[in-house]
Amino acid sequence: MALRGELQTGGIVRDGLSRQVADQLRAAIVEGRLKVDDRLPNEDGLAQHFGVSRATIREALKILAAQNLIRSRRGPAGGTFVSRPDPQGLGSAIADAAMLLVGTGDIGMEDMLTARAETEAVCCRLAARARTADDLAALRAELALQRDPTLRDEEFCASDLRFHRALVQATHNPPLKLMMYAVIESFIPVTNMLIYRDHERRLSVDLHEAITDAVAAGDGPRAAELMARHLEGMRGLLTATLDRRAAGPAV
Amino acid sequence: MALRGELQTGGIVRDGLSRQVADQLRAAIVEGRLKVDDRLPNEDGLAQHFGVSRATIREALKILAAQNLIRSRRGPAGGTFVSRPDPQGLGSAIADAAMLLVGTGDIGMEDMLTARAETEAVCCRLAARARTADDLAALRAELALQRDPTLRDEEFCASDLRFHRALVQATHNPPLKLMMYAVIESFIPVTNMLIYRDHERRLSVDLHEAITDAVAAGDGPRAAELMARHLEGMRGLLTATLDRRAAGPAV
DNA sequence: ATTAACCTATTTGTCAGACCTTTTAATCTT
DNA sequence: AAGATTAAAAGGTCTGACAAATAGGTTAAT
Repeated sequence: MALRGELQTGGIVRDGLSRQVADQLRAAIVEGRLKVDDRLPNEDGLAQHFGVSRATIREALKILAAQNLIRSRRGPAGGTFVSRPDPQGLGSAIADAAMLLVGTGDIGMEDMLTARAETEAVCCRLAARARTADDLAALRAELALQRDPTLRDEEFCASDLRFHRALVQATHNPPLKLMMYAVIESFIPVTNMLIYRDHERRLSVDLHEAITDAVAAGDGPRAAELMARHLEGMRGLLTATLDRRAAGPAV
Repeated sequence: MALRGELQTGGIVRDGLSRQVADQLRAAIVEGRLKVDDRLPNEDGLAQHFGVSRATIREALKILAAQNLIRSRRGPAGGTFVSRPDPQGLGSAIADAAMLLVGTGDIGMEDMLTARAETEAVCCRLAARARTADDLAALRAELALQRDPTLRDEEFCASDLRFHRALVQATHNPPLKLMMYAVIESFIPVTNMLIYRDHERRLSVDLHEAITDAVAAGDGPRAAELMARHLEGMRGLLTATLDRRAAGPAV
């Protein structure tokens, strides 16, 4: 068996049998004693193994499930299994948390635009080297959409998001993709919300197109420079918007 | 009350009253209906409100607690409270998951070094502009440690980690810090483990020192270039190590 | 023989109620 | 007024039961 079973019950234990069980199971997973798709003992078995009640085991399993480490199914062939870690799930968790940090003001607009400019410039450079024909097609498909002047703002922002997603994808670099989830799923929506009210679409699309061309040509530095200019323009819009709001509290 | 209460109980619901409760509470938090440090009703109250048992409520709360959205304390003045989202907790979650992704081979060494080189170069550029005297002191403290030739490999790696952490800190850019958690807490330890067996410490420290000096001088481009060279050197070590292992399966 | 319907065992999901432990605050004692 | 005692509130755990889903085997009908 790949599980150990000593829970601290006396001494300086800060409450939490379920936490301790979760920690032990997590350790078993990250240390490889439990491999992907391994099946854990059923809940009664775990309860017996750890010497706690089934309710406690279930709380522990919920913790691990919330961290995308395990999944459960009912039925005879069911049970609890170690999950393959998926960047998707992790990404949305990052995005959620980043959204909260923005909401509480722990992350400011200025810094966000700086981080976007720098990291997306990196993506441009790498994409220029690694992009495939499919990547370029995906980028251009979004450009075509964005040229449509009848597109609603909402749809435009969604397309913008997909454009940046495709750009990250074009780097074909998994760890970078992981890091960029925070930008793509959280920072971009937030910045767009504040900025695209000013209908600066055309300028934006022109820059997107220039970036795509540079990526297509394999000219990383130029693509990066264009992206930096793009974000610099947004920074200008931001300060303008804030000034206007500060001056006239209209409507 | 900031909570709604309609749970789907019939139809195409894929199991999970506890999941639904957690989702509703999470929504209330991210949409701001529940603010930081707000106190939720007690578990019996929540059970009544959602029309489920207390066990189900507890499982839901464990899910949210695992995502660092709430915390609980016992006693009369206790209860369940909305947590201030902390980058720390999120960072370790990212690091855990990234570690797993590395373990399963979903993330390769080559790509990791590329991502490190690019993103840490970004940090160099920003740090050169924003670093304070304290930041420089922290960087130089680690350098002094690393000069000690009697330092064990383990300690050296820990100091290296702190150096890079301090570099990120010196950017004073919260969103970037958030993104760099994956690099700092996961990618760096993994790369170090594979590479510092070859005792290339001196070269490494020299580059670290040059980077620090460039950051101190406010010369971002030079710091970034040095960092890129540093990582390029590690890439060379990596291929050498792999070649040697492929050739001689010694010991 | 093949298919459809049914049963059954296994496993997670939920419930109800009880008791334990921790913590705070009010009360009592000195 | 200071300290000790106690009661109440809240989360933490346990127990035992039942509900629901599901894979697999069994039976009945075609």
